[in-house]
Amino acid sequence: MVKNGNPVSGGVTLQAVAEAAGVTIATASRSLNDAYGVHPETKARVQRIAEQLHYKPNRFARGLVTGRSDMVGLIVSDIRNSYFAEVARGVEDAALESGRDVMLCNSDLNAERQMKSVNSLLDKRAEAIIMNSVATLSREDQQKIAAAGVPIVLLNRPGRDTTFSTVNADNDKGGRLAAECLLRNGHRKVINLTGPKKHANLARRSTAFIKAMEAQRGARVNTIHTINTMQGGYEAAIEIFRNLNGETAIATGNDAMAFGVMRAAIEAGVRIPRDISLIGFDDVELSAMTFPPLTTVRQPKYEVGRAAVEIVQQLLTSGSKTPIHRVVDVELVERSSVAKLSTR
Amino acid sequence: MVKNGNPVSGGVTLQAVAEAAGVTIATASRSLNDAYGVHPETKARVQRIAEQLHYKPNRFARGLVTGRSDMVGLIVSDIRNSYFAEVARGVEDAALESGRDVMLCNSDLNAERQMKSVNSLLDKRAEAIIMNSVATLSREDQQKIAAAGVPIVLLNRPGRDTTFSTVNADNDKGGRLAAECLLRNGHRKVINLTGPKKHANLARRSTAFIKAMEAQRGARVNTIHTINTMQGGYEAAIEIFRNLNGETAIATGNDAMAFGVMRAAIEAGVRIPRDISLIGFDDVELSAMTFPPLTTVRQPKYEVGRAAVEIVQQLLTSGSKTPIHRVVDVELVERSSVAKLSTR
DNA sequence: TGCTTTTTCGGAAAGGTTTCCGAAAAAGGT
DNA sequence: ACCTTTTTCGGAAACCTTTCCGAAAAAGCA
Repeated sequence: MVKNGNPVSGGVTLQAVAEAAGVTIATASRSLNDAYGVHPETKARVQRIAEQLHYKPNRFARGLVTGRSDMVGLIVSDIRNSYFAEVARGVEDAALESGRDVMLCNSDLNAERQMKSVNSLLDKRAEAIIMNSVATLSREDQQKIAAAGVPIVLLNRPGRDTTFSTVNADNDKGGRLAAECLLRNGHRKVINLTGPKKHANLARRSTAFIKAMEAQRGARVNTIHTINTMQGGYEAAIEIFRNLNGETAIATGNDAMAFGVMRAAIEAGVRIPRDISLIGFDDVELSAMTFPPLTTVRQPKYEVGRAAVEIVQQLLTSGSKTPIHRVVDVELVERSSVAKLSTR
Repeated sequence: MVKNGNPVSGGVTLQAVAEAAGVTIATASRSLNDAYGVHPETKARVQRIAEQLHYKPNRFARGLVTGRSDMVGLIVSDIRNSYFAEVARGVEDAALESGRDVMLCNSDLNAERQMKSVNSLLDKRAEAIIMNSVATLSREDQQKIAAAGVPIVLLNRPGRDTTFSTVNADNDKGGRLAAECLLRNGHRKVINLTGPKKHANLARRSTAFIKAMEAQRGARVNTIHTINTMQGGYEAAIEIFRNLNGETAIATGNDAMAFGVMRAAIEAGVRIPRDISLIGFDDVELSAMTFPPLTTVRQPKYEVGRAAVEIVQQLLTSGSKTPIHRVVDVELVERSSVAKLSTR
């Protein structure tokens, strides 16, 4: 089954470079890890020889003694979701900088598959696990994960979990930003189209939006709950356009719903932003490519990924077990879907 | 630095289950790997005890002797590209089924970063590497990769490489499908908007398209080369609309270019498909969401990913070194951007 | 020069599996 | 009952590192 020479390693061993350098594997190891207590000259010599011989340490052997794998796990519900693709890229870049590789798993928000992934990652000694959500998991599964002893950081979970680290976008600020944008453009009577009440992120955006709007005298916001998808936005918007009553703008809880509103608008013959303004939340890839391009609150997905591994890094170097929470900044990106309200 | 008890493993060792079962680690190992030569009864007993003790083999130790890591590497230019996200999902699903995890790397088509990823994956004993492209790499880097001894499968490389396995979409059929669609709808004088000549995939689509079109008597195709991006399509389309000369349809080499055409059409006041029909190639996520939804040739991205790991599986079990090539089927998805040409 | 401190390096253990080889035990055959 | 074959299992080597401990060598100091 094995081709030639070195059965498994397929490579030159530490033993070989030690011999070539005329030292023992102990000092060879120390030289290459450039540890204290080896003469600069011999260290240099060993390193040079290792280079020449194309020596690569066997990670299995190293892992066996150090316990480190130089890998982190990333579990997302579906990498095809552009949000997670963006996050994943952030994770990968940051991980690379800290010399680690990332193992990617998709969970589909399915508890069984997720636990399978977690176990596999733990098996392979992932040094930390960054995961999408833990909401679908049973209490005992969650405890099992917490007990695994590796840092866990949760993406996009609002509030401060007591056992897991988290990184989340600043929903409060985002909601406020959306409101201020509308206000600044003269809108006073607006619709707040949001998702199911139990969706914590959407809920926070919504309440922050309402609060900021109603801080303005005479402003009125009518909030409507629907499914937080394009389809949900579409269906809700059909109703909305049918019963329009002086509202001049719609703010949605995410961009997907905004796209649904756009489609409904085209079909209903209402023009955005001429007849009604529209502002979303997320700034997904599509948002810049719609017609008109969507004004929205940008959620820094890439930075969320980076932040997650920064937390991992901190936890790993400090050895601390107490979770770290980070909220990353959001920003308004103004495109063409909200117009200044002409004074009438 | 270490918390408690078991320094690195953090788990129960094979030794422990062996003792508990009253056998040596040798038979314990055989029992758990359910190898030949152990009495069914003791095998069952060992397995039961291992279960009770929550025994998990130490992958480092196992890897050290077997050389296997149960991981495959995936290198894409950028996971944020929805094409690769889709492929990645296919890879992940198929890998999971074969009991492997996938390590994800982004290369940005940058030779240095790509080699860094390759080396890291090789270090960690990835059993195979599935990668986007190898075109940016120098000859010697390519040889180095080939010499690594693990199966390499290239995504989306047309033609049969002699040293690497490949999986690719059926560009010929795709080009033909596009042509037949246009022909079926009565189009005879059409524009073929494709990318740079050296882009092999686009070139094949283009020639297949032309060939199929011109098989029809009286059909005429005018092919134009541009940059294979949305921007390229946009700019080319501006020119096209300015000099329209009886053409009733545009076929693009990919969807991105088609989107550029759409934008140019809106600005130029030409209506799709009323004034001119449009057909793309790829079927990215956006294609279903444009207005009008784009008729296009669907490239099965997910299946490409699956096919890649199927090749890996074959290569790994057979131990063969000769590359395997797979071309995956494409299909026409008809939406609303091509209209039947009314007989005049 | 003689003694103490520091630097440098080798020996060896430890980490947890898998697997080869041989011995003991069981089974089979006459 | 004896010999041969097969089954079952234990001993031990091998996989390759890192790191602890101690010894030798060098350096520092009086």
